[in-house]
Amino acid sequence: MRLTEVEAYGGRSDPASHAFGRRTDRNDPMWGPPGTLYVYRSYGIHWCANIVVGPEDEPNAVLMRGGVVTLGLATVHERRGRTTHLVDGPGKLGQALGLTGELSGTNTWSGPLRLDGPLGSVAEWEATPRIGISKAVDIPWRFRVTTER
DNA sequence: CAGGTGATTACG
DNA sequence: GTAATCACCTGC
Repeated sequence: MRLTEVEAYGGRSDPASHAFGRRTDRNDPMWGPPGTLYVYRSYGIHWCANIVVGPEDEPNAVLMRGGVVTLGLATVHERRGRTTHLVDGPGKLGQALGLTGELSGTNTWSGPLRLDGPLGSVAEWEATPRIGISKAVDIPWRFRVTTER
């Protein structure tokens, strides 16, 4: 899969971040080294995944919000139980990847879920406010590729 | 467009 | 212990 939509969550100074304020059992992976996966359960049903990006011991992460499926389309169809709207939202993306809580804290270079493959360059993108949050709504830290969907 | 869903966190 | 919150999805 190629990611086309992400959101940044900037650690303790960002009121919308899960790492704002307190370090807990759930958000502990956000303090890990870059590449660490932080998986959480949203609204009791959806698995959503972040990738830690900042230096170790600083909770910065990027939420994967959307993408285009480039590999294993049949598997995604099966896991999602539909053939449309496959990965256009964090929970759907999580289901498409087969996320479980076991993956939280694993590393995306060496763990069971990997982010390898070349980093493509992006021609056109835009920054907009983040979706579905109630704090720091004015910070435009949602990044979306505008040339493909 | 509206309703459901349950883990996680805060509070007493 | 209980209650409020929540980075959402699906079917109408």
